[in-house]
Parts: sequence; structure tokens; C-alpha cells
Amino acid sequence: MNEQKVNFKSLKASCQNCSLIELCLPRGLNNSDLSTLDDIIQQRRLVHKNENIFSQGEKSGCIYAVRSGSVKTFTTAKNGEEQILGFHLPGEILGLDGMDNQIHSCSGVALDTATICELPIGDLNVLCVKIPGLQQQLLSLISNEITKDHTMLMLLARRNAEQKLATFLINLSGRFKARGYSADEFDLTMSRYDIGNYLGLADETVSRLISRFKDNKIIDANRKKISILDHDALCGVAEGEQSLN
Amino acid sequence: MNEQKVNFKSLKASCQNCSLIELCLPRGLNNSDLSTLDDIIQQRRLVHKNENIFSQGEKSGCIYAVRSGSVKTFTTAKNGEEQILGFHLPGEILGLDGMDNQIHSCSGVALDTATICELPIGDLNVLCVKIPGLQQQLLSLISNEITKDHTMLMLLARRNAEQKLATFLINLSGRFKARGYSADEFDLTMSRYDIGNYLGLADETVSRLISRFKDNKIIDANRKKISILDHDALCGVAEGEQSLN
DNA sequence: CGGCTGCTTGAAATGAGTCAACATAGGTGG
DNA sequence: CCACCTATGTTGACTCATTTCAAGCAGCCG
Repeated sequence: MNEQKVNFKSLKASCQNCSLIELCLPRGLNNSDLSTLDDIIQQRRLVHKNENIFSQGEKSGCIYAVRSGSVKTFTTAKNGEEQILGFHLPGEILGLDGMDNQIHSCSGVALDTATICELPIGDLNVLCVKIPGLQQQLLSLISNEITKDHTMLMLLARRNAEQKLATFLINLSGRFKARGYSADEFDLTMSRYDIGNYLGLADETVSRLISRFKDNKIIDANRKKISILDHDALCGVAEGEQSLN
Repeated sequence: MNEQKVNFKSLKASCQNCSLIELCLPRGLNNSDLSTLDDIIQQRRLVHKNENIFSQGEKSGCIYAVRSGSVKTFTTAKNGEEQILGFHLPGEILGLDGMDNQIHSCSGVALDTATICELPIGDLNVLCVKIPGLQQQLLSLISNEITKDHTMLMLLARRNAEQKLATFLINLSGRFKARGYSADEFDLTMSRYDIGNYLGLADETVSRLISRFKDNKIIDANRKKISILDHDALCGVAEGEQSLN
């Protein structure tokens, strides 16, 4: 075993910002565990725009962590219609629907050039027995995923178009900030069509709303480029406290 | 330890139809494990209509299995608005959002008189180490939960009112059937308002749709009592293959 | 440079929501 | 046991947010 290669620092560097791995690092692994973890994390994959990471109906036995770039997940209905389930930024996890080592019920596709960590469930389960904290960490991840989905159900069922888009932008902004990027200026990697699909809106509606937000000086937007000019106002719109003209 | 009390048969009887427990039973437990499992399952609770099982913001450290009766889960937004996340029938699990032993992000309330199994996460985790199959079973449960939420996202985002209600009825029907009840005749335990809230519709719309389904001889309905007269037609409506007048 | 894809904007159509009145069931108390 | 009261459900008329259809525009890639 190469002691140089297998150490906290290199591990941390190799999967920086990955919530799962980062948090299990300080929990007292021996060299053998570290080596296993290292093996897991090293399994990276470069994917190009529109390339599949995993596919609905396929049994991958992995969950995935985004290291760079961005990813969307979506289900395809019998009639071929697609529903986007989420957008995933660096450090975020996807593919938890295949946690039981059975087939995935959704697909993951790169929105731009991206690097992906593949985390085989089997290996993680073995490590979970050795590292008490990891099990807990995994459960946290899952709970958060479920809670996120529930928030999304509320958004889709009870909010109007304005609130949906404002909430979406605030959410993105917060996630960029958490990852060390600017909270106020960022590039969307997804199309208007994707945003609309995700939020249950027509893409024309998304376009119109962006224009309306611009007219009200709440954001500035030029194609993919978004600047949040008035964060508080945007929150107000998201909460439905103010409606725009 | 009471050998009489702790055996497969009594355990199975005591938590019949509970997907989690039922499936972990045949997996080779020793008497001590059995005793632990028995202790877990024995912790039952009788709740009356509108009584809370667990509450949003509370840290219960449990997941819950419905033994009899029915339950709804819902989140409450900052502004007090509620969004129903699911209805839970006997044998089904709820409260997975609190799996990480942290606070629940939703509340569970009985829709009628119900019996609930409380399953402490901590105990389950201990058992998971002893019983390899249980861990897998738990992960399956979680994956299914996530997949169910994703199906719901698709329903809310992309389907019209007719499709939503038809899908809801077919889903209920299938779950009743799976539990040994009639697939074609059942009583709703939730109000029109609850159904509407769950599906992102006004309760008047739910009422109107039920009438429309009745007019088209697809179902018969009288208040809470529902009979599915033409299952295929109902599926057709759910899939959007036919629209009703 | 040309064609393609994604975005924007307008005008018209519509599905579902809102408001309102009424009906019915079930529960409560006299 | 009946009468009333309140919850819940039904139905109608009208409104309006969002979709749909359609046309034009702007970046971008080969």
C-alpha cells in the first residue's frame, strides 16, 4: 500500500466539496479503510454535454457525486414524456433511487462537461460497518433528499409561476454560494425549456417571467447569464408577499 | 427470554403486512435478535382521528409503520399553508425524512382510528449490522420512497386535473388490492379537500371530476364510498389517452 | 455565411380557480 | 327521537393565470 498516496489530505483534495466523503474523512479510518475509500473516490469519469451518466431501467449499483460541471436527472414516462427531477452542482449527490442495488428509476445526463465520482453502494455498505459515522452520514443524505423532494412537491402543487421561478433562482443562488461561487452572478447550464419542465411551466412562461423580473430590476439576465440585483425582493416574490406587474 | 413469545409466527402476526418487518423475518435471526425485533415491533400506539403521530420540527428518532387505519403526512410552510405529501395505508411506512435521527420535516396525522408501530432508527441500525438482509431491505424501502416522490413530481408538473385524479384512484385501488382489500370498492378516509391539496387542485375541482367520472360511468361514488366500474377506462384517462366530456 | 437551436414576445384560447349558493350527512343537545 | 348545526360535498357562473400557437430574433457552430 502506498502510504504517500493514501492520506487524508490527498483524499480530501481528490473529492473536495463532496458532502458524503468529506464528512466521513475525520472519523478515524485505518490505512486499509482509507485505501478502500481512496479506491472508491478515484473512480472518476469525465462526461460530455448530453452524455448519460446512468440510465433509467439500468442497474448500476452506484450513487454519484458531481465533482465539476452540472447534471440533470429525469424520469421518462411510458409515453416518452420527460420530467426533470433535479439539477446537480459540484459536491452534490445523485442516483439515490438506485440505492437498493436495483434498477434506477431515473436517468442522469451531463448539462455541460462534467466530472463524476462513482460510488458503488456495495463498497459503501462495507465501509459503513467499519466507520460508524459514515452510516449516519448516508442516512442524513437520504433524509435530506426526501425532504428536498417534499419541498418540491409543495412548490409544484401550491405555488404560482412567479413563485416557482423566484424560488428556483434563490435555491440555485444558495447552492452556488455554499460551494464557494458567487451567489449573485452565475451562469445557468440548463435551457429555459429544462427550467420549465422542472417547474411544471411552459418554456415561454419561464422566458416571460425572466423578462418580468428584469423589468422590475430584481434580476438582470442575458441568455444563460443571471445577476441577482435585489435578493430581498426575489425572496418576497418567492414567498408570494409581492406580485409583479 | 420467553421462547413462546419470541418466535417467527407471533412476530409475523404482530406486524402482519408490514413490509419492512415481514421481509426481514426469514433471514436467520437468533433468539436475541428476535427478542430485540420483537421489542421494536411491540411498541404500538393507538391514535384517533386527527391525532398527531409525529410533528414537523420534532425529533422522534423513529420511522412508523401503519398497522391499521390510515394516515396522512404533510409539511407546513412558513405562511402556515399545508401540503399533503402522502396517504399511508396499513403495511406502509412513513417518517423516512427523519431517518437521520434529526428533526422531521413533515407531520403525520391519523385520518381515522389507527394503530401505529414505532420503529426506533437506532435499534434498526443495530439490527442491520446483525442481519445482512435487513440493511438491504431498508435501502429498498428508501429507494422506493424516493421513486414514489419522483412519480409524484411528474404527476404534479405534467398532468392535468383529470389525469391526476384518475392516477390517484388507480394508485389507491392497487394499494388496497395489494393489502388484500377490494380493488374496486373502497372507502376514502380523506376529504375532497385533502385529495385536492395532495394533487395540487381546488377541492371543487376534485368534486367536479368525481361527478364527471360518474357521468361517464367510469366510477360510482357517494361521498367517501368509491366503486371503480371501468378500470381500463380509468387507466385510459390517467394516461391521457381519452378525455371526458 | 447560412442554418439551426434556443430565446423572446404577442395574441388568442382554455383549464382550473374563485366566489357563491345550496345540499346532505353526521353529530349534538334538547 | 327529533331538530338543529356544522362539516363536507356539489354545482353554477365568472375570472384569470398559464398555455398554446405563431412569428420573429439572436447567438453559435459547422
